[in-house]
Order: sequence, then structure tokens, then C-alpha cells
Amino acid sequence: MTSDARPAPVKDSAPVGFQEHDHQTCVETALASVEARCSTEGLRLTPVRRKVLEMLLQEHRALGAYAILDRLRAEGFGSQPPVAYRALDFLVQNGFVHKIERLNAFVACSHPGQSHSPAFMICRKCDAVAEAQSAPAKGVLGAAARAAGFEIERTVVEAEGLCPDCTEKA
Amino acid sequence: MTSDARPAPVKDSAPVGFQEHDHQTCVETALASVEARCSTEGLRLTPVRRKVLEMLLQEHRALGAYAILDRLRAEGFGSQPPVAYRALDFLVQNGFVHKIERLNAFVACSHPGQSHSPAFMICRKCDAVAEAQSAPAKGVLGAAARAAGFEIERTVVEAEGLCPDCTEKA
DNA sequence: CAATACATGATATGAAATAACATGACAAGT
DNA sequence: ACTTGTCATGTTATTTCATATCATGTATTG
Repeated sequence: MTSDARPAPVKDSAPVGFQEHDHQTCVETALASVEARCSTEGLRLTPVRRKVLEMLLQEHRALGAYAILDRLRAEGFGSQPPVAYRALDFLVQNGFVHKIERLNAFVACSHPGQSHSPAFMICRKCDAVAEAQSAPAKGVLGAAARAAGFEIERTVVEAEGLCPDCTEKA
Repeated sequence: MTSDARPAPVKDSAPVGFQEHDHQTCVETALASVEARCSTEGLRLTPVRRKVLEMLLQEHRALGAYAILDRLRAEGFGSQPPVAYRALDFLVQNGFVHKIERLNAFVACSHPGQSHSPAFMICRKCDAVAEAQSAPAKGVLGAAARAAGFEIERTVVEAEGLCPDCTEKA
């Protein structure tokens, strides 16, 4: 058995922000932007890392580490968990990929290059994931944190619900 | 080995919102409130479920399912994963306990009875967890969701950082 | 070219979660 | 009382996610 999360409605052009778009261009642009940042910052976008990033950009939805691993194996890369996790660590550390805690899975960043604290909308039916901006530290939470003396370093914001497509079908 | 998450600074009186408080009273009140809700709503707070809830209230921090399981075993309950997961499911479903996605762990709700969409502050050093309110659907994220046609059903908001205690020590 | 950082490969294991099936406890309907 | 249905629990096995560790390789860079 291959470890793809769910049957998953495979469409040629997947949603970003749940919208149809020119996917090929979108992948290429993102990749180029990551390459640029790597070379200016002296980061090493090695073959495994690049491959993982490409896969995630291509899919445009959250993939589990083992789904990624399967694909790496298929392409002749190492096929043991650490291979995938190390590549993912690198990509996450540098903001090229985000981890979706709710799903224990990973998505390529939709706005690479921009510093951001991302928020995600996750469709519980088709697993599509869209990235948005958030500013949680600015709102009620920020106030609570200041009141409590808690220093926020990082936030996870994930909304679960139904994407437009799935809403329609229901 | 027993599966307690980390060495964990055991203190007699643990933080709620990172503050000292009369823990015994706090546990009792919470438990009473849950019992009340169960009886008015016809929910069955069985021995396992009650025990798990007590443990979480007592600890006042996030415990993993297997740490819970260890304690259940010690008390003579079933010791297989489903036992813990089922009790946790019940408690989470009914809002008596929350899952911290970031930690794959569980905490007792600090405001049982009030309907709420909780937000958490998690200390990355000592694993203390404080619960606050959030209204993520009201802010930037809500706007993005409406724009995208995404229907939010539930949100996860978790802030990671340093609690007052750990900040001091640093 | 040697020293050193960093990246990968491979083995093993730990930790989190669920599937599937059997048993028990209890209330409602006949 | 007995059967049926529902819900909770127990148990086995397996899947999925993640990391520790050690050995090996490959770039820089001094």
C-alpha cells in the first residue's frame, strides 16, 4: 500500500486559495523564488530538498512525510524516514514549507519570500489547504499574552471547515 | 520507561494562565461543573472518563495519550491505547478537554461550561499550557475565509513561546 | 591537500493513533 | 423474563508519524 492520505480528488489544476489557476507557472515562480533566496542566503537547495519542495508545490495540498517518502523512493532517493524529515526540516526552518499540525502533514508555502505568520484553511473533506495571513498576536490573544506575561514566539492558526467546492457538492 | 513527555518541573501548585492558585479547589470546582453538565445533558461520565479528566485537571498541563495510559494502568484500568483514546474522545467532543495539536497532547479545559473557541499559550521550555479565548473568525482570517468561500467550522490557535517563569530564569 | 562543516544513507526504535473484533452492562420494548 | 439495541470497555494487531544514532560521503575554506 502506498501512503497517500485519502482517495483525494485528483484534479489537474489544484486550488490555491481554492481557486483554479495556471499551476505550472505557479510552481515555476515559487521554485524560482526559493532558489533566489537560497543563493542570496547561502542555503543549499540540494537534490532531495529540491525534489521535496517540487512535490509539495506540484500537489498543492498537504502531504504526510511518508507519502513524500514514497515519492522519493520512486525517484531513486533514499527511502528511510530521516531522509524525508531532514529535507522537510530544512524547508520548514527556512519558511519554504509549512507544517499543518492538525494533519501532521506539510504544504509548500504560497507566499515564499514574504516574511509572514501564516494561517491555514483546511477542508475536512478533500484536504485542500489554503494559506492566508494572520496576525494573532494583535488581537485578543496578544492581549491575553501580555496580561499573562507570556512571550509569543510563533503561532499556529488553522481553520478547519469546508472549501467552496465541497460546500457546493453538499 | 514511562512515557511522561519531559523531565517537567513538578511543582505542587501548577500554573493556570501561569499563575499560582488554590489547585485543590480549582480541580474540585471544575470537576463539579463537568458533573453538572453531564447530568443535565445525559452524558455518562464513567469511571475511566472521570479518571482521565481528574488526571488532566490535577496536572494542569498537557499530557500525551500514553502518559495518561500509564496512569490508567497504575490505577487498574485497561492499559491499551484505545482505552485512553476513547475516554479522550468523549472528553474532547464535549469540550471538557482540549487537544493541543502542536504537542499531540491533551489538557483539561479551564473554562468548562462556557462555550468557547479556545486559544492556547504553550511554553516551549516547561510545557505549561494556558488557555485563553480567541475569535479568529472575526479577524483577518475570517475575512480571508469569506473571500475564499471557505466555511470555518472550528479553529486551532496555539501560540508557542516562553511563560513568565521561564522568561525570568533566562 | 587537510580540516571541518554539512549532507546523506542505513538501522533501529520510540511514540501517536486507529482498525477490527469480542465482551459486558444496562435500558426499552414485547 | 427475554430479547434486542445501544453504548462502553477490553484486547490484539497494525498503521502512521517521528527521532536517535552511527557510518559515510561531499563540499568548502583555510
